Amino acid sequence: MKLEFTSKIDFPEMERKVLNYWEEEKIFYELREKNKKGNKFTFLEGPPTANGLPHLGHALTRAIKDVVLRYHAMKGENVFPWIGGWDCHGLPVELEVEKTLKINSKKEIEKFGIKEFNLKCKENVFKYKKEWELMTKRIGFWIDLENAYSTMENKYIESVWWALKRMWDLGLLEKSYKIVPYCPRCGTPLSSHEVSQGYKETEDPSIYVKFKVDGEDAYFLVWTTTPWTLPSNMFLAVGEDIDYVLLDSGEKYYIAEAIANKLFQNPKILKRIKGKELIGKKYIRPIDEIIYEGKGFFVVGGDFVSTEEGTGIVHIAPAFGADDFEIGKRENVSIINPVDREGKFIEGPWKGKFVKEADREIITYLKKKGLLFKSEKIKHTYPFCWRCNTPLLYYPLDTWYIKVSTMRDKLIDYNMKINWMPNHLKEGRFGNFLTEAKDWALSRDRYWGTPLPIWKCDEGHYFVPSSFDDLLNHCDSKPEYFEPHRPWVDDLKVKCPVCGKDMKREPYVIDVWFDSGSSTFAQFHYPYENRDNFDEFFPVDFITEGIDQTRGWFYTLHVVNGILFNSNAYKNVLTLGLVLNEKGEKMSKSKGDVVDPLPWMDSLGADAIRLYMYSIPPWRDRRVSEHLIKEYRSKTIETLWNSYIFYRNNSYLDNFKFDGGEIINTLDLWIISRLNSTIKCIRKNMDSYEISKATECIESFIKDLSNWYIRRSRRRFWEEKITPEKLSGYRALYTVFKEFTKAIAPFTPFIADYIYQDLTGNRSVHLEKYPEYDEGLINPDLEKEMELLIKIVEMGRRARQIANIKVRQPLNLMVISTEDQKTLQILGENSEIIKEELNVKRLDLTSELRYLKFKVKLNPSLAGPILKDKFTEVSKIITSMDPKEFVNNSIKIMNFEIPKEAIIIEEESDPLFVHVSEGNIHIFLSKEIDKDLYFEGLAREIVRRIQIMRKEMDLEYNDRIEVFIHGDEEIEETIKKFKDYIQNETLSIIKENIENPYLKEWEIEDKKVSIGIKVINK
RNA sequence: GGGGCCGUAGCUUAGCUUGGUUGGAGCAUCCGGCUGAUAACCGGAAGGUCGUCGGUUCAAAUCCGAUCGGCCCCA
Repeated sequence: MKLEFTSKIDFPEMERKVLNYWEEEKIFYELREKNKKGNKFTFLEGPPTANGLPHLGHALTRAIKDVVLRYHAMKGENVFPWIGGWDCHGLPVELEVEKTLKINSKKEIEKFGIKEFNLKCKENVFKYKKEWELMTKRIGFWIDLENAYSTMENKYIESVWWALKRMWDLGLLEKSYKIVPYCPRCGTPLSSHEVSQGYKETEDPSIYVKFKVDGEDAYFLVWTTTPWTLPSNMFLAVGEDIDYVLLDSGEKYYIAEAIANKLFQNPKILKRIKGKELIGKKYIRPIDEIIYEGKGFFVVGGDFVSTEEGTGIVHIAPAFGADDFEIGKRENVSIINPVDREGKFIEGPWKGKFVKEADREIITYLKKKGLLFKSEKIKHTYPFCWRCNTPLLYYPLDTWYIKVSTMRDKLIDYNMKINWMPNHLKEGRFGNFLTEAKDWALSRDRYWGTPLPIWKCDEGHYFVPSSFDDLLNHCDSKPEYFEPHRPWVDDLKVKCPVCGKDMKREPYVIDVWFDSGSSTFAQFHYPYENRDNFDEFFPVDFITEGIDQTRGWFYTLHVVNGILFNSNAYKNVLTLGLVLNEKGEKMSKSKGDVVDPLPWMDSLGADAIRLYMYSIPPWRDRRVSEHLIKEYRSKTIETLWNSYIFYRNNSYLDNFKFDGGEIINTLDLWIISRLNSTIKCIRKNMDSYEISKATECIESFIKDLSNWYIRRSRRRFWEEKITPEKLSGYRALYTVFKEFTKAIAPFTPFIADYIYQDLTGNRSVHLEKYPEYDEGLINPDLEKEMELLIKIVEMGRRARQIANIKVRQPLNLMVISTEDQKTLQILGENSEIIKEELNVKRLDLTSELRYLKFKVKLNPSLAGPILKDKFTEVSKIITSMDPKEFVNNSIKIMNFEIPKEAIIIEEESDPLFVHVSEGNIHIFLSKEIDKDLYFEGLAREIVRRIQIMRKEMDLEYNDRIEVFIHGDEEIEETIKKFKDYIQNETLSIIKENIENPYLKEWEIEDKKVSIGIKVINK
């Protein structure tokens, strides 16, 4: 890799170079090889679907995965298996294909041909694979994509089938007729975790319908938000212990008492009655368009009835609700279902209409019949299909289930072993979901998915194969081509192992979430291959995905593996927050603000985006914008870069080679201490997956390095000769950059490698061991001392600012007073630094507040009433007393107890000094500028002007010059007095005149000064 | 209707577990400084009802309760 170093750096360009280098040199594979014998750190990639484009949220996920994996790899652990994965099956893919084929129903798919359709799906799965791979590579995520698992491979499917066979053997797979959430467009039921992806706020009708009581001049008042279910009404349900009333409001209505006052003003109550007394009452169907001859149309009891909403009398249509269905079963009736599987009426006046569209007509129908009491709109959340956005129906269907509810206790148990980040998910969202774990509706009436491996013969025998071989061995003849997808599996001629008759496969595919939940073992083709690998792999050390996966992948992994292996599937799970736009809103396709990460990486650099992402606790939603990232980059990566350039320029000039020699300087020892404590801090936090806290350690070290260490060290690096102090500094800086680049390599892998290779000439920082910290080099006292020193310097600068005297103007004296002896001692040891930083000649350290004067007086309004006529006398005494005696004390004088509130102590600093205090530390800076100081100040002004001119002339640091300085008498005198100083600082020889100089006129303190410069030819 | 998270300066946020000096940073703003890291750097100022109300306590950003707002999840 050709390395280039200028203070101006094009980060994306640098990163591209590094990427190419990694690729050409196969660094990633070298690292994997190198760690093969290390302890395993197992990681499972949550498989993305590559039929959509990756966005910034995906980039975040990958950045987080990468920093953790790289960290463990650098610690020498064998990150395993370190392969990617692709989620290939499912409705999303089918939908895409339907779109491209411009078809929109199952009928059309079957007309097109299942085989052709599935071939199209297979093609479509990897539509954006290239984009995904590119993004993955560009963000610097090291993962083996060549050997990624994919859920549609034969081997993968065989493992999934194995899992289903296990569940079959355990008696956990069962088929039953149930009311299921159902998408009429996709023509398939959905599982609870799919349904939970699709709740949306929506507006629905909210109507109150009158049900005429049979043989009584009264109505039951009933509320519903699904008018289309009314033609299927069979019962009304009441709560047995709920109080109801019959009221008169022109017409007579039965209604729950609790509701009566809400719906009616001053209702005229005719009688009160318990729910159970209503049970059995018959009523007349409000809508009798659907022919039904059987039993029904009377009031039943239901414990689910509440008076929270509605009327306390619930409309029951057993075809379209889980509670309703149970009542139908209890009353042993056959169901009225006039709706087909596309969600359309097949009989009655609304024949051919989609149910939701029939709502309005049904309301009109009721109105005409005089049965509509009230019609409103209501805003509430309702489930929609998570992929095609069609409102779901609750629909009676035969479906295959996994009896998860029977495993609940075990699953809750295994959850206790998982380290959730953030922790509240464990008992909170995830834990709650487990305690009410529903049976898993597994079967889908679709095409592109893992086929359900259950065959059935006419005798009612079932066959679930234990492997592909097992299946093929039960076939009449072996097919020429075998693939475990539809339609190939359906074409097999399977014979019943019990009776020998022809078998037919149950015509379903399974929920895709079962695929991804199986990835722990299916990625290895377990148990057919790699049994050892799996045993070592499981349970997974670490997984991380978006928080939306709590009920998705995290859940299905937990359930599938919990059932199969009686264990938690993962030990540590890190959930990630959403990526929000600059306004703090969720980015969305509809808003059109979904960010393609590639252009950002090409303008800001991947390192910057990564580190920014790491700086916020992973599970928090994060606002992201180019502006925010740029801002963050300048404080971190750019500062680090500038620091390195500084070291590099200077050490090259001096031809410094690291020799491992001694580090002597306090400042150097300090930065080495900070280096070690920073490494300690990063390690500690990374070991507990506290990425943002580790990032904070990095930030603060960069700040210390640049803003204190390098600034403080500049002067000694400019010494012309190689002094021991300078050498010590180079050694320190070399060590810092060498170790720190290693420490940040998992975070910002590009710049870390770039600097590291330049510094050491080694192959790659990523092949190095993660730095250890040396407790012996960490000096907490020293770090505290330096903090104090920085504080003092800042106070000094504040004092100068107040006095309006620039730092370039030397001053004679600064006094620091504090009662803390330790502080004084530390400051004494570092007085040179303080003096230099603040440009003062002398530093006085004292425990006396010598330069602070106090004025003590009485507060007349408080002291007056106590002292009365003795006021003047006492006042005189007080003023002459030592102010120290008043601090926080009341005082007794002449038998008067004077409360401290009545004493005013005013600070009055010496007019010759500026006083600044913080806590118990006071500093006093002398404002006096005598002639000598004044001339010295002028000298420094002159030096600065010459330096600027050198810079303008583009001189090398060590070029020597001749210079003349012309000005008034004071300038002449300054030059006389400070000739050596000026000459040394600017590498010049002062002359009276020079021919053809680079000339400039300056104004210094209202004086005109002309300066001319010429390089001395070498 | 239920559960969870979040609310600290214009913005990004630390502190909350375990109550205790004057609630820390960074960016932006204004002012100043520095000038051999220079399209860089340093300092200062201003900016906070710690969402609101109540409680516990000598003491609350921190603990408790309620409430408002935002987000997520469930029904």
